[in-house]
Amino acid sequence: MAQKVKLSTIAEALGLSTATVSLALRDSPLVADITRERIKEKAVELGYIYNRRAASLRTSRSGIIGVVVHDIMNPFYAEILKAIETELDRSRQTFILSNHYDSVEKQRNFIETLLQLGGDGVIMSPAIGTPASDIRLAEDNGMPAILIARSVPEIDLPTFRGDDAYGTTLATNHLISLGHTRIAMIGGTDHTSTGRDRYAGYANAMKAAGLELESALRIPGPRTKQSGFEAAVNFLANPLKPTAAVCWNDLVAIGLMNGIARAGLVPGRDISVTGYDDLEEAAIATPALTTVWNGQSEVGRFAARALLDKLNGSSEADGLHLIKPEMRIRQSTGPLHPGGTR
Amino acid sequence: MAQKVKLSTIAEALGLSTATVSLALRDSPLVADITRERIKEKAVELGYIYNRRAASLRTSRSGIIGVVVHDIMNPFYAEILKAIETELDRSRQTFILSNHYDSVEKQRNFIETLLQLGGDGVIMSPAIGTPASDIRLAEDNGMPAILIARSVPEIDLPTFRGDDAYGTTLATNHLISLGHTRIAMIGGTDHTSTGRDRYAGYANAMKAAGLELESALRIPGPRTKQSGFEAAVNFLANPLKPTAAVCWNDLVAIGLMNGIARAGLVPGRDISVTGYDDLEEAAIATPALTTVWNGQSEVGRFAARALLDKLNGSSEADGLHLIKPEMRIRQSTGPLHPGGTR
DNA sequence: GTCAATGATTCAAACGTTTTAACAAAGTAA
DNA sequence: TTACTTTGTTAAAACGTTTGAATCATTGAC
Repeated sequence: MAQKVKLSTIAEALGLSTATVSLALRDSPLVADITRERIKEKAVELGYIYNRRAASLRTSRSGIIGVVVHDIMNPFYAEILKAIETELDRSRQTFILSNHYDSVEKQRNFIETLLQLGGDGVIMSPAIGTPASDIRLAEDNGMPAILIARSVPEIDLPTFRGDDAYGTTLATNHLISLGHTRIAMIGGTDHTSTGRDRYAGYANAMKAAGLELESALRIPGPRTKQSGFEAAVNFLANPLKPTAAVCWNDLVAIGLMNGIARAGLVPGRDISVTGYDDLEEAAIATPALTTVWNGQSEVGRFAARALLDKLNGSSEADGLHLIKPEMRIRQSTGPLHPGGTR
Repeated sequence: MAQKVKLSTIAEALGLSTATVSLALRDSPLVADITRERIKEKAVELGYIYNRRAASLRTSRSGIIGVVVHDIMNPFYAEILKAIETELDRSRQTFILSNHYDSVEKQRNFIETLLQLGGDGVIMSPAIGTPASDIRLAEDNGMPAILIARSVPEIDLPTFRGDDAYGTTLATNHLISLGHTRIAMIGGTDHTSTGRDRYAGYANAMKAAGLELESALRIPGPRTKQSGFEAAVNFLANPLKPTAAVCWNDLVAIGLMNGIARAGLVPGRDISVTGYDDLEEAAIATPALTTVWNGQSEVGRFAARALLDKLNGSSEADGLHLIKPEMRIRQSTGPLHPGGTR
């Protein structure tokens, strides 16, 4: 490797001071146009590489933003992350991604690393059980945080997520409007705020329509295809003979449809199924899945903007911001057959 | 935010010099045990945060490693990235992930950013059309690079990937052994070395079995579910009436199976389909997908180790390292029906 | 012909670490 | 006692940038 090229290398080559070179490269109006030109040419010629660590040491802005979620490979986060990436790219910030796999410890490690690197801010989907102190660690050290997907008790920072209760209400109402009355809810847990909200949305819609809320129709479970697939047995053997299912997410729904098909029934005709998230996969499933678009891209976009705003000292948007979900009606739901298979 | 705590804050609080504090925190044997204890306690008490930028300015080791692939959300990279994460975590390196979406420009931007941040090294799955100069940019500035998944012409760096030609040969031979003769190859492109290798493996197996190599049976395309789904039309309408398909990867295969199912045929009985990669999803697809395990976890692990070795100045492992793939036989392939649906 | 204003450039002090060489104090050997 | 080690600590210079204040020419106004 050749000798490192730095500001002073350029300065010496041109008989100028590093101050001038520094200003010129950042297009300061303080330096004469002709000088700026010469400097920029020289910089390219010598293959100068800006040293951000040195700069940030002086300016205390690193241009680094951290993003930590449960699992970046999880398709649920795909759109959120993509939206964040687009927003941050636009303002030339580098972003560092990390998984916490719902380990509070791994999450704290990440926050500490980010602080060490002088991160300007952090966007996080907090791990289950995140203590308020971990968030304050970031804030107290001058690294503002934005929350997505989940809230943290005692923390009142800008928080963005889909309106889960409203979303499952949409799905349930859709099924009710098709004539279904015995509607199950499949997958998910009551241990997260998301879980409780989604169930509440379903329950409210049922009650509003004057339908019975049967606890046997609630089949909780992991949020995976596998789990949906396995739930099919339970669902089909249910003595209440449900004709429709509101699923926790698209993965569960697709798994359930596979299970139903395996049993010789046709999803969308014999049994109506709704998903949640509107993953890319939903549209190409067989049958194409009726689902609820969760507003992930909006969540990502808003979260990134809120952070950038905060960094620029402008408006605060503390508190919860709910994105309104929308129905995506496809072929996995259909009218109740009066004298149908079941 | 309280006043920033730095080495000198601790030093003053204890009537010591920053030198001693610095050494103590890094467990140098130069400082007395009792002093070290006092220093460490004070550091915790004051909430000291190590400033890596300042340190790296002095040491020129940042502890940052860059990883850039086509699309980190693509499940193909999931296992590779997980393996890299595990390896790098172990040696306390922070890693910065980025997508290049096969844009050479975006990739170069990332390399430049990484250089600016003082990255210690980079692991990359190079974008299609990556010029050798972009790789040299990294190397020439003291940032060693390791390649995964793809090679770059004229570049002889440690490169890790699956043996693609061998893998598609395995898949093709499997179909041939089931009696199929009209076997299509679906998805992918000839613009990458991977693409050419996979096709070569298929072509060689066909020729070795004395089968005709029809160009109409090559249906290239993007490497997504969507693309596989769309290819089904083309595949089913093909005048050569192929009975089996070697797909570029699992995503294409699953998309194709969905498309085949949509047309009323049964994948695994009417049409045999093989995937490639053995994603988690392959095992729970309907029908379960016969595929080729690509050795991704090995690729990630070896690549990370090779980089760490290089950073520690130890052995060089320049050149290509091929991981041997293995067949995973499931239900999406079956014997040719002599008087089958087609 | 002095003074002030303007424009371009530079000085020098930071930013928070690490590290080499030097130093002081105390112990050891003669 | 002196000379030499050993042990623990520190002074000070570096790393490469930014920035407020200072400098130095020019030019214009009176």
